[in-house]
Amino acid sequence: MAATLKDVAARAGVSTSAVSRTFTDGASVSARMRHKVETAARELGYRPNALASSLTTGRTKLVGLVSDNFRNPIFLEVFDLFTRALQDIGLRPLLVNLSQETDPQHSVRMLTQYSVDGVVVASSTLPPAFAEAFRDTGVPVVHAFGRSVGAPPVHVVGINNIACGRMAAQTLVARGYRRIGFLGGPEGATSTQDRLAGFEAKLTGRPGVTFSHSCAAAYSFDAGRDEMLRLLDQGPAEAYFCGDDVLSIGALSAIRARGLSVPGDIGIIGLNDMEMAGWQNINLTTIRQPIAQIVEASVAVMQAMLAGAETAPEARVFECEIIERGTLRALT
Amino acid sequence: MAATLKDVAARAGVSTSAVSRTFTDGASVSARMRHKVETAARELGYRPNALASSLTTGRTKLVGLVSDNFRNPIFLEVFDLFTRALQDIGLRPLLVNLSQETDPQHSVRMLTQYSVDGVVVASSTLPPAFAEAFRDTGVPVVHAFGRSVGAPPVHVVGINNIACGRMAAQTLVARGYRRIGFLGGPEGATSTQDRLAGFEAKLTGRPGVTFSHSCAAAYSFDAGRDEMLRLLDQGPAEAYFCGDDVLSIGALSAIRARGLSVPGDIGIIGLNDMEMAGWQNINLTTIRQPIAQIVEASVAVMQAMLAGAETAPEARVFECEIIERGTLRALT
DNA sequence: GCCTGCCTTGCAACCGGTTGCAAGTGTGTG
DNA sequence: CACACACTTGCAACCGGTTGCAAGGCAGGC
Repeated sequence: MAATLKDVAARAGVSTSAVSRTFTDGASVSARMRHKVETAARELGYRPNALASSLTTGRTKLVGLVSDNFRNPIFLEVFDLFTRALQDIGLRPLLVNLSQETDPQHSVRMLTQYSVDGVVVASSTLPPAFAEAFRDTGVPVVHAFGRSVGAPPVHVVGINNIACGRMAAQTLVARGYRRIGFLGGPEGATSTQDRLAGFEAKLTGRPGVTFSHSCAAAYSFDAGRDEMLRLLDQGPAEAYFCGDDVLSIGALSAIRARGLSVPGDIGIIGLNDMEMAGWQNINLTTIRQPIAQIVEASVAVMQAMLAGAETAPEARVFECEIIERGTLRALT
Repeated sequence: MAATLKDVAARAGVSTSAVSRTFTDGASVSARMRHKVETAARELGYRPNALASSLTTGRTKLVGLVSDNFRNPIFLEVFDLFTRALQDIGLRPLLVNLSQETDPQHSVRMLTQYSVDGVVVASSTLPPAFAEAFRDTGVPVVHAFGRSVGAPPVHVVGINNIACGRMAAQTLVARGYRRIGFLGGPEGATSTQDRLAGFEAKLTGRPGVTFSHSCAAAYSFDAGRDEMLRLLDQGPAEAYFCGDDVLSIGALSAIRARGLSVPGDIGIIGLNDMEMAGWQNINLTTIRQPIAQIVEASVAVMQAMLAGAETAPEARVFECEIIERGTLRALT
């Protein structure tokens, strides 16, 4: 069907090597030869077969884009940014949906069969074992939105969730809230664990402050709503730090469904600053996670690794900031 | 690095063909041979290289998943469903982000270089020229959420947007609305054009009913909000059919920002029934588009084409239904 | 005019598999 | 026991490229 290297070589009256060379930059080709080949190629509409060349070069320019967050709207933006950033540097994202996958081996196999050049894990909920399993195949791995610890198993780009927890605690205490709760995402998510840890650490020992916490089943509207309904029934706290904006919005919905008001009766602070948080009918006070920067940095790290950089896995941490809107009472 | 066919053959003491055959089903291999090969393969952790085999078989099991809708939260669900459905039948989605891409040729080239087995276009806004450009490369194409006309250029799976427009018109008229507007998505989107056409056709000629329309810049919250603010300034209609839920939610926000109420002052009906439409603090009356069915059917069509079915391009149309919530006044 | 050395080009092997063909093996039949 | 036949297996060519190596071409220096 499509023209091959041979076809072009035949039409230009040259060897296949010559054709191959004009299409790989850095190779030695005379101007005359290049011209002959290029016209022949143009006439035949020739495009080199990326898969065939990958056999010898060992590079496919395919990158696994792995995630299990397909319910949280913020990840649409994440995918948008990742696909564009990868495309911009000539990489093709092979999208892998790991929702409700517990064994990394299956996807590891798939990705090695397609000899991806690297793997980007974009998830705040996937256990570290996944990123490590990918790394063990010898391929560059960067985990975006992963846990940023001192010496991570793979390159990690994200935020300091512990610090975010502290920041949320600080904010709630400053507003004069005393009975304070944490409504987290899924218990297994490192992001939830760390946000809780920071939040709790900052609150415990504070005189007059009581702390409680519970976890929603997922980072989703319904899970947040369900969990908040449960909390309301058993006597809620004065304010909650929700593990995520979409959870917060679910919680807001639950609170209002019970006839209570925000921030009048209960205060809510989220995390992410997803687009919706700023919608005037939601108007959520939240901690902004710099998604675009995280994606950009993740892709830069991947590019460096593909270029041969052999640095030890490292955590790149971006700062978050409070976005004041209307779901916490004013500073006392 | 990874074990190859040769390694396995050597270890098992057999020819490479034998190894290849045990890994391609339908090939003739004795039980004894299969056993020998399989143990050797297991010991070496061998996985056939999908790209290398594609060279001879001509199939990569790679499918281009092409879209330009990375702002509309409903598409996160679409991607979720597509990636899972494709994975389930052994296909790998190569995600292509066509946001602000005007020339199909660029992505066509990329997809042919990676010799994808097929292309799924998932977009209600991409001009038909894109799907046609992919088809022209000779690869199976299915356009999900595309325009369903009598004899489409490629297989199309979606809804009858004209009928949806009529349905919306019918609904608004039945509620006693007389000054009625259409707030569409981007003018170039076939979905908007068709919804408008059906809507307008049903309304024109109706005694006492006046009709107006305008278009938002995109299927996005901000675009909907901006356009509604403009409409409010120049004297709004009594009710609007918005081209999409996210647009509707933007419009709702604008209306409330002006101190008006819904449905008290203005009625709104959307389209899609995205998850958020059902959130209690939004509670949008809308027309439900059966996303899951559309994705499922699209993948089925792709699978049939990959299996060799050579049917003429056809439009598969799914029914929509009104979801009554709280943004239209009651039936008169 | 000859030699040196660099640039260009083609040959052929190779990347990791697949597959048509023919040879080899074993079984059942007459 | 010879023979036909079906089933297995290996050989070797091929898929579409890349690349080390050596040969050829050319310019510059002596």
